[in-house]
Amino acid sequence: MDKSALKDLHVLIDHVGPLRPGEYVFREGDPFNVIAAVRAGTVKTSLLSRDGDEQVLGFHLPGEVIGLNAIDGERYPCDAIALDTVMLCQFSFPQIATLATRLPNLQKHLFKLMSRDIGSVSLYTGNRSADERMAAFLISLSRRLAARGFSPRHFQLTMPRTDIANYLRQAPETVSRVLRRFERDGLVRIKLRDVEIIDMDRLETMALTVLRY
Amino acid sequence: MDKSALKDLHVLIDHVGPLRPGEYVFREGDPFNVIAAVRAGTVKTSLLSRDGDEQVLGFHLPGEVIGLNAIDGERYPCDAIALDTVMLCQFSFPQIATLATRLPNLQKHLFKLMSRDIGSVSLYTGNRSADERMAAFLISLSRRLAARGFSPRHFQLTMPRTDIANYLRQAPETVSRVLRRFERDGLVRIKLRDVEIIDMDRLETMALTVLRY
DNA sequence: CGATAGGTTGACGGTTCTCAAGGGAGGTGG
DNA sequence: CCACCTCCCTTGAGAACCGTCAACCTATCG
Repeated sequence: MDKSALKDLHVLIDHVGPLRPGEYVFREGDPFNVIAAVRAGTVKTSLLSRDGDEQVLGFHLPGEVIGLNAIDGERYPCDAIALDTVMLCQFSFPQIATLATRLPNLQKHLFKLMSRDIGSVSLYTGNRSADERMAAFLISLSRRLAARGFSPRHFQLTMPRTDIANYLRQAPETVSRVLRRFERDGLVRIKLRDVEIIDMDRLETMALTVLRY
Repeated sequence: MDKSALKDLHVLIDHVGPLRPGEYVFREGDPFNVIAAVRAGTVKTSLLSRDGDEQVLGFHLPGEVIGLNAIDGERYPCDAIALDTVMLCQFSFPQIATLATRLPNLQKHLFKLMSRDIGSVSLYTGNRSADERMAAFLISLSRRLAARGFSPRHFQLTMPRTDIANYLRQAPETVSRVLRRFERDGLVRIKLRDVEIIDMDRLETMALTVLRY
């Protein structure tokens, strides 16, 4: 990527935040303009049905991009909500797409980002047990945080149990019980939202059927 | 799109088929080269775990594109298998990506295709009942077939019950029972793989919690 | 210090899975 | 043309996992 190109990219970036817990990055139905990279904090994406019940689609950590599922319909198909204090970089998608025609590497990067999203969404679709899905959830968080330089063994859950439960297709009570059992079995230590992974190997083994590696 | 561009696109197309039931379009781990549009028949994408059990990711009907989830890893992350007699158009992805830098509309089209895939994968992730998921499955097939000019009320299931069950996170026995109950309730008429939708409205209402519209 | 949201725990019940057996449909070979 | 074989589908009985309901507990914060 040459210098003038990098400069072009720079002027497209819009730094946003800090957002407070509960603030919306975008709402379902909003006209699509920008994609956003999480710089700090956690963003939850979710759908709200007519009768008010929520479906959590994902949790997005620093380094991850949201909004790519809005390109097709030209409106955001879900809500994106800050779970804690969130910092973002926003990019005008029309502008970045135009720029991508001049920068094959940028185009390739965008294709890859979207391709990865297709795959990651299908991770939890399998018919696995509550234990396996929970193990996969914890291992996935651990790995993604590690990739950004955070500790893979000790981190905070930035979301309430109800959101975890919803994401994993479980009742909040089940989440609570599974976590407590993991603790009794010496896999983790958990105090409210503080997670410490004790036996990474065993947890990864449990997660394997969901994550595949 | 101008004429010379269309010509460029044309030379990239590789017509493949007919494939017989059970033949592979690609296998997990194969190096990624091409994306493929289904022209006729149904393609199943699925993952095979180490201990041999399958996870069905999707069924792909005429007009739908497969292989987009392979861009990121440069290998196909799943198997793609013909369920009946299948005809395909294959496109060299590197070539089409290069061409897309010259054709903004083509680039936009690719972005949209991938964006749509991200959304459609997350359709069945919700924690809905066996009945709702089955209704959504039938309505989804109906609509996608209608979009290609086939009858929305009368069509063939091209896959065995085990594949439907796997896709919907159910036991094959549950699929059978739910379909039989739908029939008793006057929603559909089903004889093995022949499906006739009797009460489209009621079926769509059931599917609404999954499909959202 | 009280209020509120979030988390835990127990008892119970239901949806769905598992196991087991039986019944076609379609293909192949005699 | 029929017999047999192999999938595939269906049906029933029982069990298990997990959801629901209810109550209680615990942080956190104004």
